[in-house]
Amino acid sequence: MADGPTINTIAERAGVSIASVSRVLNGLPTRQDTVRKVMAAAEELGYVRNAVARSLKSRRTNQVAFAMADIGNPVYLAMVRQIQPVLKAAGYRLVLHSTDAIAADEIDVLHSLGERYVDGLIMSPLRVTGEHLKMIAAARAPVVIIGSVPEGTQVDNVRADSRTGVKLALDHLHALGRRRIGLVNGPLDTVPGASRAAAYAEALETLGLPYDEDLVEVGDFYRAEGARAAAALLARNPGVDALMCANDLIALGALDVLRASGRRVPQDVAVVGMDDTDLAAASWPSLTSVSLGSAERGKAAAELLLDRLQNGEREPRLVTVRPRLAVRASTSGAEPAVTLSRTDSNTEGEAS
Amino acid sequence: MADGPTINTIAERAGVSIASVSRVLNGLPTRQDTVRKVMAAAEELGYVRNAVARSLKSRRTNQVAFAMADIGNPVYLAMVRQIQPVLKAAGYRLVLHSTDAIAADEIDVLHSLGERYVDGLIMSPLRVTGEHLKMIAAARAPVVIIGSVPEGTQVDNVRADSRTGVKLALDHLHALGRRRIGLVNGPLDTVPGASRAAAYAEALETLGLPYDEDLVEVGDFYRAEGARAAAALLARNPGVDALMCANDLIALGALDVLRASGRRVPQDVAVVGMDDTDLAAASWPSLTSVSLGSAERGKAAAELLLDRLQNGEREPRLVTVRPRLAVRASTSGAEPAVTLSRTDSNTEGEAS
DNA sequence: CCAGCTCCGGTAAACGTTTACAGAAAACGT
DNA sequence: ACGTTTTCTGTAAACGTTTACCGGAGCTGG
Repeated sequence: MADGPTINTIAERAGVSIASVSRVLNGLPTRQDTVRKVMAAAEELGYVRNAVARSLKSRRTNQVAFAMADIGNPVYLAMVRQIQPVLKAAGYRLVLHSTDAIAADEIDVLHSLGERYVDGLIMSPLRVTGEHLKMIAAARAPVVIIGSVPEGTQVDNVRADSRTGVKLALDHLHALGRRRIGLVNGPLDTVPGASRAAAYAEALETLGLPYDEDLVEVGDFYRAEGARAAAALLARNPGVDALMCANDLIALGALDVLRASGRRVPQDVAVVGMDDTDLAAASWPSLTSVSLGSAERGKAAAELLLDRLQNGEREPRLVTVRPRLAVRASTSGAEPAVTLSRTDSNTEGEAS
Repeated sequence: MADGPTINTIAERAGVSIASVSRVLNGLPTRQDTVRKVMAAAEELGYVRNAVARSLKSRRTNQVAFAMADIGNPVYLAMVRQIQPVLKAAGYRLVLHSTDAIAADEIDVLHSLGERYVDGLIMSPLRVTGEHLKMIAAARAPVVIIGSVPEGTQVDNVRADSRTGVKLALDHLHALGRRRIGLVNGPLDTVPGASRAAAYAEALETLGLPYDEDLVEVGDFYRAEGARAAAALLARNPGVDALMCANDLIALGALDVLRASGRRVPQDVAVVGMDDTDLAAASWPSLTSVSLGSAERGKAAAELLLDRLQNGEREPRLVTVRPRLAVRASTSGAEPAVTLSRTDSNTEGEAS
């Protein structure tokens, strides 16, 4: 781990100036003779260009950061999975930040952009405060936000459309003849919680179904909390024939409870999850789930950022990803064929 | 996004030299008066220290890389989940590399260590070639390898013990009275595939059960392949009463097939997975799985690396993580209580 | 044989920090 | 008041690149 060779070492060894070395290494026009000498010296010395020095001079780090609430979350994971290859193909490295859903941490990430250790940032904040907006406006590097920001915010933005997503799910349930559709939601003070509550009410209205607040239970976005909330809802309202769950984990919790209470899914109660994570396909019965396009959002965000890194000053863009409904056994009753596409599993080599 | 202020800007504004500015910013002893002036100027200008320049001078980047085969893999994911907070607490950023299980890409990562864009690397190679070993020996920054390396390799190393893991599973199945235990494995030319095959044979011998090659089927580490392999094994060998699967995805595929063929799990056939990923708890019936301690391995690797970054020259260490058996319904038949610990789910906020 | 070109390569400055060194200023003792 | 010690600050070099600029070498044409 001794100090590696620099262009100076090479220059000496090859008997040329460091400028020539740099030129050769960067493929700038140079006499063949010089090229050979430099290449030979570089080869012998095992030279590798120092990325830090290069970044200092060039003012580019070839790194991009992605800040999410929690790496453990399958939703963000799906995003990373898409972001990484896009960036890699363009020659960027990915720096990961897990903010643990703490607003202060997010602000911190935004602030540290000033350190210029990355060329740009993709961020998916849990909620967007005034402080966020101020920092985004003042950011010293391009930022792409995944998630809603107030109208008129000058920033590249990728959104899901959970309103339409919920509507898709409720239409589906309605078409299956379900009329007492409960909502098991997460906290109302989060962006997703709030928007799903609103979308639920709206969709019911469109369908001509009455809004009954007994059919709504607020828990949190975890399996255990989902189970608790679903149990409470069922106890209060035994006649419910479908459960719309604000995410897949909640839905898994609901499945646990329904199973324990001896109800059949979907015959007695149909269940719909949200986010369409890997877990939805793995559960039994497999879970019908609204995909809000985490993967597409990640990809779109990465592409927006790359474009911005090349184009500097263009108008901020807004990309909205269309939701899809992945129908599975928890509503339709029919299990999909056993053969699954390879893409929803992935390499599972594991070193021992 | 105009050029930000540098210590020169501050020095000018505060009427002191850049050396003083640097000292104040680094908390070195300085006259109170000077401190005040510098702080005021820095504040007014919204100064943020340039990480690249600092790195160049200090020869430290405060970044660490983690190279894995595939971010989509729950096993690596569990590692990232542990590595990230450890590094973060120590003031390091995490740079992610997904090598897509391509050896050349892994070599590339090792090579790029010479660029010094990170202070160290944690790598979990799918298989370890001579080229790997050469690069590791020549690496210009500390490396920690997750996975087996040949005896005597001078490198910090964290290993799982899949031999004991398989033994745990087979003992468990044997204790439940199962005698015709099949193995659904992944490719034999991968480290995990090979070691699991060997461990299976060994465990059978210890238990006094005959090794029957009809009971072994090789597929790949995906759900669909797992299903195919399990189907082949069952067709050839209808009397099998337990399936040891080389990972959880294979096990899920096996569950699909068993269900489709009308066999009850675990009454007719017990199933054990491996890696104990989130999917194991989510599936139905929930999957008994051998945990090879991905989380612990990640944590151990991060800690080894940090220690090495501080201690420079100490002897390489080997940490072996003990496997555990997570018994669930696919062998015991009893579903766990509905309430799950919060830790196996995680925040699922999601911006829309 | 020389003006005018082109082509190369070297010198040096710059990117934004940190830090060794030395000199200035302040504090102290006698 | 002076030497000595202590504390502080400024100058300049260094980290390893890239690149603007300039001068020298080699050609061409007249």
